[in-house]
Amino acid sequence: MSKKKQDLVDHAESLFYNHGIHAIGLKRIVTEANVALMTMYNHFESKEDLVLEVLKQREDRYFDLLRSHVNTSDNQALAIARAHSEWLRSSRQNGCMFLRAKEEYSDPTHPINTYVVAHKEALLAFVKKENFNHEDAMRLVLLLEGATSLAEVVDVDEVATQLQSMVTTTIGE
Amino acid sequence: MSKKKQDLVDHAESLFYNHGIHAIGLKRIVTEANVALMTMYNHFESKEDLVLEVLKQREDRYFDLLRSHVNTSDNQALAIARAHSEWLRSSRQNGCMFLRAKEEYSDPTHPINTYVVAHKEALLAFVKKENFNHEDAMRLVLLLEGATSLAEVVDVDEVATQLQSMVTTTIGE
DNA sequence: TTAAAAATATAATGATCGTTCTATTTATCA
DNA sequence: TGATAAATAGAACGATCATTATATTTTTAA
Repeated sequence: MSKKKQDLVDHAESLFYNHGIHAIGLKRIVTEANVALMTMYNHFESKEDLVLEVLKQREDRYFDLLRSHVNTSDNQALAIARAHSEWLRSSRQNGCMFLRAKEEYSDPTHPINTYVVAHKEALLAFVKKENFNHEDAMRLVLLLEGATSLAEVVDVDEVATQLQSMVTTTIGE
Repeated sequence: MSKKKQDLVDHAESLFYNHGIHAIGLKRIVTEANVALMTMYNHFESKEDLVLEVLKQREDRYFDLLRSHVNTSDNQALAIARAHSEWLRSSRQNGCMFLRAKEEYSDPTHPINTYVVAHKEALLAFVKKENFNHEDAMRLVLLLEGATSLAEVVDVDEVATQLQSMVTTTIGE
């Protein structure tokens, strides 16, 4: 991935996350990324294509973070809760970018929509892989999503504390 | 509220919820509501003003639903969970419209942003009023928000079942 | 029936949208 | 150095955006 292309993805992710996809024009992205508009169309077929690349890179970063915590802990539920807390703390509190992308492209046949659904199914599969049954996996993800939302209106550290506490008492080890 | 004005609010709410605020133009709203564009500007100062009215009416409906359940139950936590489940089941699964509006207008000084923050604070206050301490109120709202998000990718009935189960075991009676 | 109010159709504003085209410049590397 | 590739600036496309102006019609009530 060339430096210019990566600059585009990084600035697009930040702007999309802070303001939404429809709210941000390509001109704003290329300007802040110090890239020509034609360079963007040289690297991506369309705005939708850029959105998908943003989601793909964000997904990779999220699962890498989960894996790094799970691999160095013997309490997998708590490890996931701690990783998610770290994820929340590391960015502005503006909700889950994947769900927000899905909400903006609510047509279930749209590539962005199907990508997000697959991402959340991958998250459930990730949890199940750590020896949680279907019900516990659902409950754990519900707690993660709840923390993401609540952190939009309540101090993220307080939310993280409650999340880890609830995960410990709710999810069977 | 005149019939035309109410038609505008109803169609705006549906379109905003399904596609997002920035994604929907006023022309689309007035066309589907069978109202002239100038009639919309006769009733509302701007698109932002229309959005605020949509949120206000939606908030009234939500709290009315919560109250009706709480007033006819002696288990207030479960009553709130059941009311929220009914709320989720009664519409498309596209997340929390309040948080989504806040995410689209992420400037903390924007009227839409401050309205949503006040709404979530009102929700926390509503829960506390039912004899829950600060910590339990936060936990209950975290579960509600988690259910709203999870229902976007998992069958809403299954989510509602887990929500009520988790509330029962998590929130002190 | 008549006066006031509400709603209408249409067009224009200036701005921005995603996308495409052309032509020129810069960077890479043999 | 010279050839190839990457990035650039700038304009144009048709479309849509929120908003305002004008003028006409419809509805409501006295």
